[in-house]
Amino acid sequence: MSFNYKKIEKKWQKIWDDKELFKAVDFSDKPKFYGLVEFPYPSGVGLHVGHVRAYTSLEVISRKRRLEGYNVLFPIGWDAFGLPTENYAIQTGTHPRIVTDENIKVFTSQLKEIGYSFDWDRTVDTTDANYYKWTQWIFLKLFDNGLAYKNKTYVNFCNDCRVVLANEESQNGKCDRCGSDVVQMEKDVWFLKIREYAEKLLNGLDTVDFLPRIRLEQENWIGKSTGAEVDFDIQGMDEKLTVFTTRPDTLYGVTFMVVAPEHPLIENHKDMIENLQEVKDYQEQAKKKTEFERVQLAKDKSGVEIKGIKIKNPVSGELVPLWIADYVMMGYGTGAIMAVPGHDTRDWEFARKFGIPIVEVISGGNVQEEAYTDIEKGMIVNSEIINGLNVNEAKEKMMDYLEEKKLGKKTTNYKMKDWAFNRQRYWGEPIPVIHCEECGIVGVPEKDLPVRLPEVKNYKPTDTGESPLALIEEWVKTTCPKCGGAAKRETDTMPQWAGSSWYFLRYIDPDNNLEFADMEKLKYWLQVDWYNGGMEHVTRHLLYSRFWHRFLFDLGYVPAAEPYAKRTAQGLILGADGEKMSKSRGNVVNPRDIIEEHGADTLRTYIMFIGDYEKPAPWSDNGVKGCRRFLERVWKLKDIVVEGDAIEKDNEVLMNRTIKKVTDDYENLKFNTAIAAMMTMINEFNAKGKINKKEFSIFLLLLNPIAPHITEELWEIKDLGGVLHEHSWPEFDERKTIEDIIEMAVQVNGKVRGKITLPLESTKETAYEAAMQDEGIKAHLSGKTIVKEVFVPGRIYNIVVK
RNA sequence: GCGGAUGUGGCGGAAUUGGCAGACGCGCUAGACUUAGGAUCUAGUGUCCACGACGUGAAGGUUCGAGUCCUUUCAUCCGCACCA
Repeated sequence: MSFNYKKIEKKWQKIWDDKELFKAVDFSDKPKFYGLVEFPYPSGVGLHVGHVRAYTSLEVISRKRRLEGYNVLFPIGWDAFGLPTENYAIQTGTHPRIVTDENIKVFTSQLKEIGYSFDWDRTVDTTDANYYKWTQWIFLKLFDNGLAYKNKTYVNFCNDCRVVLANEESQNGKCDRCGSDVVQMEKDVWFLKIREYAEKLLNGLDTVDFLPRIRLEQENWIGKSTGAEVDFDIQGMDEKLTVFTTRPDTLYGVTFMVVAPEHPLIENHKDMIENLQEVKDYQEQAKKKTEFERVQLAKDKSGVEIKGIKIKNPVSGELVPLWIADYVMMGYGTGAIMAVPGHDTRDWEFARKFGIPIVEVISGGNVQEEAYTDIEKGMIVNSEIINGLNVNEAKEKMMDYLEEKKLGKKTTNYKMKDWAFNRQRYWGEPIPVIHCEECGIVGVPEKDLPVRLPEVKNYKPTDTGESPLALIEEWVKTTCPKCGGAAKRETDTMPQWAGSSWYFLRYIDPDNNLEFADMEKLKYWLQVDWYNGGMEHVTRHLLYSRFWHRFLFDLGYVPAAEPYAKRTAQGLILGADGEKMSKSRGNVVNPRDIIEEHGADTLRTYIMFIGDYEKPAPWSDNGVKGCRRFLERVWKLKDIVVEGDAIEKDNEVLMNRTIKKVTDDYENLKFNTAIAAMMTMINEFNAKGKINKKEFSIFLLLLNPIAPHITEELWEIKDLGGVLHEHSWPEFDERKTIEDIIEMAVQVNGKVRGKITLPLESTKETAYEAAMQDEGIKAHLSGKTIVKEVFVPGRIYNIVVK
């Protein structure tokens, strides 16, 4: 009775493969569609159901597009550099290359057995030298254009993983990967100047169609704020102390100044500082704190007054003390602030703790009780030149005044930090530069790319935080491309974000050995029409790849400023217990098991039916069975198929509505309701006991993107003409989606008291006549007076009585 | 702390955007078929003092009419986190 999914799925996968059905054709005359899903990291544990949810959405869209006559590029590849593989190599001594190749093999077969319509000829692998050659090439372009630089900083070092972590990877002082404590280590590392692209990355958001929450997270990450840099005189010196403020309107409320512990002013003027030892102790103490401690102990403000230095308020001329405190960060703004305790909570806490005066410059609150931070209602007071203005007016006026008097200037700041572009590990792209004693840092010439990873015996990073590459002398030792003298290779490698920052470009021309991709092909395929991936990648990966793309655009290497026209994100699939799937909880579902027991079509259908695509949804084995039953019912429909090459009259509305609903719902990622509509449709046909060939073929086409194997098979069995995939997506007639005889609810005082049947285009009078035939409605009207009637044609008839 | 989102049956979730709340699926109940049922089919399934009333986290409000709009409030989740 049950359909033989194993046989059917294998059969059609082979047919598609043999016919090269999913090959994207460069320069085809058809309209193009480029659908992109985040390529997986081929880990040893294999594909999980989250991948299936992430990929099936655009799989459905891609299959639909092909039926709609598009030339579709739907590629897949491997983001294969990364720590788990390397850690495995360290443990077992197996070369990461071997591990990676094996994992890729597993992933490939798993993706293939789901029946995805990827163009397998365009697969890219970030760890392939033919690929990372171009990752290195892009890096060199960045380097040549002054966007890559090396800088000494304190970096987060994980003693366990023995790696330097990007700020983003050390959450709350714990290593993102292993959870152990992060310590601070001074290192000279590579950065990319993504900050220089902050404005472009922000503005670019206006030109693309990203989900609002994705756009918002990008904006928050960039963290633009506008304000002014104000120069404060340091008493008895020519030098000025420049601060950044978003609230120049509160300038008269400044009662002290604060510099970050790392601020150069201290070193530069230590001879003036009366309590130098105390200040130095504080600096030491601040340095020792990890970022975690600095943030965690935020509530408890600390600081030391720098005695001997007074700062002069540029507008009031008042002298105020200078403090050093670690609630001010060297990495943001100028590393120094003007403190306005009356109207800034942090400054207020600090002033309260150290007994610094609090002055009110905006009326409306009680600044002795708490900082008054409202910017809507307050009025400026005690501020000579701006008294009586509201906050916004005062800001403008003050900034104009500062600029006019050359005391400061309007400035924009960004929270986003430069991209820490380094890893002290083996399994990553070598950063293609050479250190020469004579010439400094020199880029590897293009002709010498790729800089290949050498064979090593030991993948363990060194205790000094250097990568294992540093231990391979014959690799490190090289000659300077400029002067020919002895030189050393850079031993840092790139972070995993590197390869994924441009992979969508390589799909367009994966085998090109002369360029990363041919310009004509790029012009044909770009932009990516639709990019779907996880919410967890919508800040970093999305920004980094947009940054690289925008940079390449500025250099004329790609034809579009923004890489992705549209970006969506799927929700997480949780375990049956509603918790995040994890090995330790034992709630992990392996897609392979579902395919084995129910087939790929059931897996795909269930994962699309599981719930709102964008929200998290718990796994349900019974839900899987429900979808299996649905497909079984679909299979059995073939027994009630009758002849007929047009939709039966009494099925017209049902059919047209379903076509419309499914068509729209797929486009809006509402797969769950699309499937529900198809379920409703076959329930109707089952109730009627027959479905004609035309109706059946339409149904199969609608379901095909979700369940491609069973629909192709049924098409063939019922001999519906050629093969399904050569047909076109069904069209609907808007006029036929509406019944001309409708059932309308009749309300009395807003409560439904009965239903009437009447032609769609009826008047209130007709409705009244019909309603009077209904005993139930009449009963509710008897003895009352009608005071009002609301009649909305086609919708509702409400009679208000007294 | 700031920003965002979400709260609807026993469960996952629908609701043409102000017009019959609970589509569709799961689960459950009863029946049919069967040697058997964790298969299949049929019917039912929001709650309750059931010809009625009450029901979309809670409390108010606007409206002929509110899950949908407004105000207040509670809870959960996510992002950022001393960003000046």
